[in-house]
Amino acid sequence: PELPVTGAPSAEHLRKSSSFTVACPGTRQTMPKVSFDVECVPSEAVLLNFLLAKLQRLEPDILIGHDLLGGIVEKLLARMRVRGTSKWSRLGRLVRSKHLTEVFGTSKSMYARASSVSVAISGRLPCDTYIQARELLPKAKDYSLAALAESELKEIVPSFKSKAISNMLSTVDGVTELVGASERRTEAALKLAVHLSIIPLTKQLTNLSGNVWSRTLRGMRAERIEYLLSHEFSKESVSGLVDVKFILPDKLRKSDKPTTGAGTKTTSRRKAQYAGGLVLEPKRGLYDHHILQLDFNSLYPSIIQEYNICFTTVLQDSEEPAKIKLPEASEKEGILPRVLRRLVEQRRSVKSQMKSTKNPLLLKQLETRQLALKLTANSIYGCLGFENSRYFAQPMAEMVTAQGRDTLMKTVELAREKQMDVIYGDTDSLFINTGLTELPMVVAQGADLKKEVNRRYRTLEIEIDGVYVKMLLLRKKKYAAMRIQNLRMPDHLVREVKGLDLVRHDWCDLSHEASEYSLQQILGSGLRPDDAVANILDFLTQLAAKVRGNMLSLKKYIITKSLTKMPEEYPDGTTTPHVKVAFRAKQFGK
DNA sequence: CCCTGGAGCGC
DNA sequence: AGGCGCTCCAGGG
Repeated sequence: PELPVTGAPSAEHLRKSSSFTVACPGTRQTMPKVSFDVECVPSEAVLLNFLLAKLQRLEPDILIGHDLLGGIVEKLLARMRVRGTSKWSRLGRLVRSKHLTEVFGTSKSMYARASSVSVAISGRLPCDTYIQARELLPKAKDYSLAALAESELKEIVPSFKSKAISNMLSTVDGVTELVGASERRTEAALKLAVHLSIIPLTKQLTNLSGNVWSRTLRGMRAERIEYLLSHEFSKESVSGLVDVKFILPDKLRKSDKPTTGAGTKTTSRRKAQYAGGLVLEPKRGLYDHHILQLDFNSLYPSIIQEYNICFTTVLQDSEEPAKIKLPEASEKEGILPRVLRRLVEQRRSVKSQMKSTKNPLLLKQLETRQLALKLTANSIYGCLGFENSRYFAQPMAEMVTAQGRDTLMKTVELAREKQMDVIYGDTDSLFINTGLTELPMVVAQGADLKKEVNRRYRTLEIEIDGVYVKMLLLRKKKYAAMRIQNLRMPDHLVREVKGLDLVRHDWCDLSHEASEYSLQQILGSGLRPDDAVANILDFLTQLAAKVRGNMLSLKKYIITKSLTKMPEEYPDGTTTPHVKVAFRAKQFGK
């Protein structure tokens, strides 16, 4: 169906032109009436041709689906290959006369397969809700359609394991149920695409970077930044502001890549190549006076602007090209800082427009635009440190993080000079135990530090991020606190938990229950710490008795670990428990 | 006892 | 097919 690029299509949009076709080999059985049209065709070969004919009739510009690129299209191509479907290229708009076998093999590399999928649907924009959800909802733990529908759309959609599907295909009722489920899943994918504003957002991202829309839809963050910067450098050389025709930075790194001789790491993360953010040693404990949290806004983009860090400005040591120095203050603004400044200014302008409009459609468009500006600005640093990026510049990435550490350190020093008790900080934030319980005084203290810090910088900017009335600080990156959500409503508290076992999905239910009870006692009960501890001890003692008495369901003990690659790809002799379990599961044919 | 992977967080 | 920092667990020697 036609889908407006902006605005929300209704479910009717889909339903109006929606119909399902089912292949029912053998006896031609009557499908019971459901909420949509169902046509029966005699074989899979006919079904595939029916789909292609339908696609050609509809001529869709956009294909939407969950795991469209990694799953759906690939599966279709695989079946068309088996059935020898000649008009396979009608999936897209590029007419191909070659036999599918020649274009789409089964035993190709991941890259080659992805490229076959691209070719097959060329001319239509692939909107894969799985790929986009991974990019736009980084905090989600489960990217299955059913999980995303539940968390984002508050809808329950069915999902089936492949074994269940093959069973259902043998009965009329089963097929009917599957068709109904397919309709709901299809609708959920469309709603998810609309909910995440995938089409308008990727359009904005593409307009900002000047790359190809279909590539933005496939993820490819580094490529977007490559285009953004290449356009910018090209403009500069044309207008003569930079005395070079083109810039292709030398890719330099301080140390050579660790030899990949032992086991090629296909998926798991490489060891860090350079130093990153500073994490302060926490002063551990339970705080019951107001804690003030201050944050630097967009730390790394701001640092690039503040110190004018660019390929065109940093000073390279002629002896050691990997060694660079910050440019002089008199140096004119480089290209990287200027791109960032422009993105930030545009975002500020969009945000101010939002304040003066009430038109919901326009508001939605502006919201999408400001998000695209933010995502683009925030991606630039990451690409400087990304080895396969065209603009990989490890010395510059290191310079950015070094300035970040310096900025946080100096801010902590200033706060301590002001007799403030800095109890923790991570990369761009610091937490101060004010020793106060009067919100206005706490905010005044924060405002004082903020003013002093911001006076020192042109672009860098610190802000009060929040006030907590109670905080349990356990380790680096592990804490829980009661936050005053809105400084105008100081009685409304919201619990915030970072890094604790409670927020980790790999721990078992039993552990979560114990954590939940303990945290509730400490932060949420209003009890004195001693009493809370007594209750916790009591709870844990009883729990231990239940565990020892084998009185709890085995389900409560289940822990979850995932593999980041195929079990065979782990080094020889790997005896890690979860890899062992994977091998055993394979043995049992799971 | 020290070290290294591996996973899953935080930023 | 952006980055690094920091637990915490297991296993090897």
